Amino acid sequence: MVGRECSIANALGVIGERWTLLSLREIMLGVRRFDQIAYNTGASRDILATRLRKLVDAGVLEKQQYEAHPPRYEYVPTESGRALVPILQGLMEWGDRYVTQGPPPTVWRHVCGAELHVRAVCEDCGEPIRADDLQLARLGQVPA
Amino acid sequence: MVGRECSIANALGVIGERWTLLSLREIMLGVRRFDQIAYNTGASRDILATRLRKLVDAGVLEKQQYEAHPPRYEYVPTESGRALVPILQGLMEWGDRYVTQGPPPTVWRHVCGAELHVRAVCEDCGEPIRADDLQLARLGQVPA
DNA sequence: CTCCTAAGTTGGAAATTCCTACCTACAGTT
DNA sequence: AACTGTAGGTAGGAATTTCCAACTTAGGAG
Repeated sequence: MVGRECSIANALGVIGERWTLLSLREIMLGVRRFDQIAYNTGASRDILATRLRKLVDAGVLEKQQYEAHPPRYEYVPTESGRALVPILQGLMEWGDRYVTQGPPPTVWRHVCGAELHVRAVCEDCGEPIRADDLQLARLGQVPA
Repeated sequence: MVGRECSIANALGVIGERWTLLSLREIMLGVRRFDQIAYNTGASRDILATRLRKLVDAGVLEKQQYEAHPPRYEYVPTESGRALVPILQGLMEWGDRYVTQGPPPTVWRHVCGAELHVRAVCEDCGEPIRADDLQLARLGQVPA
């Protein structure tokens, strides 16, 4: 029930529930209001409210008032939320390649002008990261 | 209930359920047998069996016999499974930075010798990908 | 006054997950 | 032959989560 001490598990504790990443996708697309996020993801409203509250509590999103009368709020990403963009992009490209039938439904362009494809590289040497090029330096433990 | 046509949603349809990414983490760590994956993740055995079967059906894992009498199997990643490594690494580093209290529980080393930190760059220009440097070229539609 | 919008909340039904125990097949030991 | 142990599950019922539709709140528009 506890499992290995691990930052993947900790990350999924914040963003690993159903609808959470899809809601973040909408927010990254610029859709920042409750009703539209609910409609575009397909999440039911009660679950969406719970997820958004959790993301705000975890510091991934901020609730900003965009209208005073009546009070209305929108959800904007914090630094930690923006740091998820490459992960979402990676998931999207993995889905494009291995799951989605037909052409990619969504395509981004980078400021450099090219159609965006993300590549994960080692921060030090700049070489692409491949499964075989890694070795463990320290491993989180599994509680007894 | 349907939501936007989107490869993130499609990807999460395969790897988005609880325990799936943690099981893949164990497999990437080299833990490839049922009992150990169950123990190290904390997943219950029936759910784990369901998840592993789904990953095999989706072509993310392969079941390989490693012993004939009695028949015993282990789960090994396919190409599509290995392609998830940078995503897992990205999730781990996001967790290290924004969620985990204290030092990173797990640390990897790259073949170049450095402690591994992943950086997402544009495949064309090589520049890091930041949330502000993207623009939409095409957007998946939400069914009416 | 009535209707409309945005952002939720509520309550009960439906689906999923969790937990424990059990099963199968075989090996090794006594 | 009878026990004991191991790997990889399956079965059944309880506990938890999710889903859905309707309701609420707070104001604006006609």
